[in-house]
Amino acid sequence: MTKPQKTRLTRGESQALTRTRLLDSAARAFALHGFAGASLEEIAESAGYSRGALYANFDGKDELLLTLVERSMQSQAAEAMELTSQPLSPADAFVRLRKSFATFGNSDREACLVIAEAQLYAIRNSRFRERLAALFRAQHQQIVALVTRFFEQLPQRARISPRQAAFIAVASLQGLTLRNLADPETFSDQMVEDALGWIFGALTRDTEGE
Amino acid sequence: MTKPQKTRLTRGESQALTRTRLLDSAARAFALHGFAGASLEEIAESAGYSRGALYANFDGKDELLLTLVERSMQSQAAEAMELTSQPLSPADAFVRLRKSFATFGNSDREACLVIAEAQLYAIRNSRFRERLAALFRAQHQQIVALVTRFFEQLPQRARISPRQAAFIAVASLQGLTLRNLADPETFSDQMVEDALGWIFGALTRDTEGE
DNA sequence: CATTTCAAATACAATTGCGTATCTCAAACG
DNA sequence: CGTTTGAGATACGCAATTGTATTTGAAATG
Repeated sequence: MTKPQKTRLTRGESQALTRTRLLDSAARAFALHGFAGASLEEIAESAGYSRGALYANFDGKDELLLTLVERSMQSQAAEAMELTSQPLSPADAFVRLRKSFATFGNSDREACLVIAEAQLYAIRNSRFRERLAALFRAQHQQIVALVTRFFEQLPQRARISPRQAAFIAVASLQGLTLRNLADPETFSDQMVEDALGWIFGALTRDTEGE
Repeated sequence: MTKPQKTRLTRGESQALTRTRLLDSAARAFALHGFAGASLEEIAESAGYSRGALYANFDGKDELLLTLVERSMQSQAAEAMELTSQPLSPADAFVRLRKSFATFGNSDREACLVIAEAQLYAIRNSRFRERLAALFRAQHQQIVALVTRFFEQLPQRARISPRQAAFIAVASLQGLTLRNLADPETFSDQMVEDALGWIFGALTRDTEGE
């Protein structure tokens, strides 16, 4: 064992810990009460701290939300990278890619809601919008790269650009997921999965092969 | 002239007027500050009334939002009905249908945002969710009917069910529009239009004709 | 024209959340 | 081991909303 028990925490470690705890708590609160509806008090207390800890670690609610979105995107990117890192067999890659996308929406309901909250907030706050847009662009680039690589595996050249394909896939997935969350009875998980499957199928089917 | 000038308003007329004024104001406020962020005070004052008028006409914020969504959907339905009422020539119908859908997202930015707010709120409030879901189901039925009629015009039978097609079209449109609003630089109006065009194309192209 | 009714205004009481300013105590440091 | 530092707690004042309770004035009514 290199580092068995850590009873004493260094300052940096301690602070990093409280940051993650606060972020986790914030994610839960934002998903539960919405961005505007969540109080800093509740976030801090639910994480086991006081509001002072929040102000010591983040400049305010906006900063908190933005950091949260960034963290989500990073973990999603890591997951995606894991897929593309392996030598992707043309047929298998498709299944994985689709599954990976499905994961985005379903697995992390919290992250999905947080991102939606951030989007709506960004629409009405130009300063926040700029900052969120930067994150979105980075994510978009990564997905475009992924799709590009995938398209190169196809027997015929795709008729749609990777940019458009990425846009359609990601945006549609979000729309489908939102409706599913808002009315699971009518828009069941199965319907979302089928819809996602159809979209991916249509995207890859749409080649120059006439 | 049957009714030239109405200086004196009957009670019912007057109340109906204030109701619509309050609803208009609420739509603006919700789009501008979000559902949670908008204050009843501002809504009422911006409409030229006091908070008392709000409480006299609606049971509360929830009621206000729900009524707003219902109104939006009704006007959208009316618009859609106008399309389908005319004897739709197979080719022309497609263009119109697509245009009608594009209108949903772009023309009424306010309505789009209000519905998104309602969805997010519904996700965290089970009582509200039930009520909103009822509205969504009604809307979905109408769109399914529209798509069904349209599919019957196609030369070959569509491989996808009208339900799925309607789900995909509406949900995707919402996702595309949200991203467009949140980052118009990266996801331009043109991209949304192209994406929507591609989706509609793929939906109608996906027939049993092999 | 007197009376009733009710939409809308006003007044009131209470809660909640935010940001800052100050304090505290343990970890870093010499 | 005494001193410094800064993460986090506590305290304070301020502002914004909400729901209700009460009042008012103009339509409706006879």
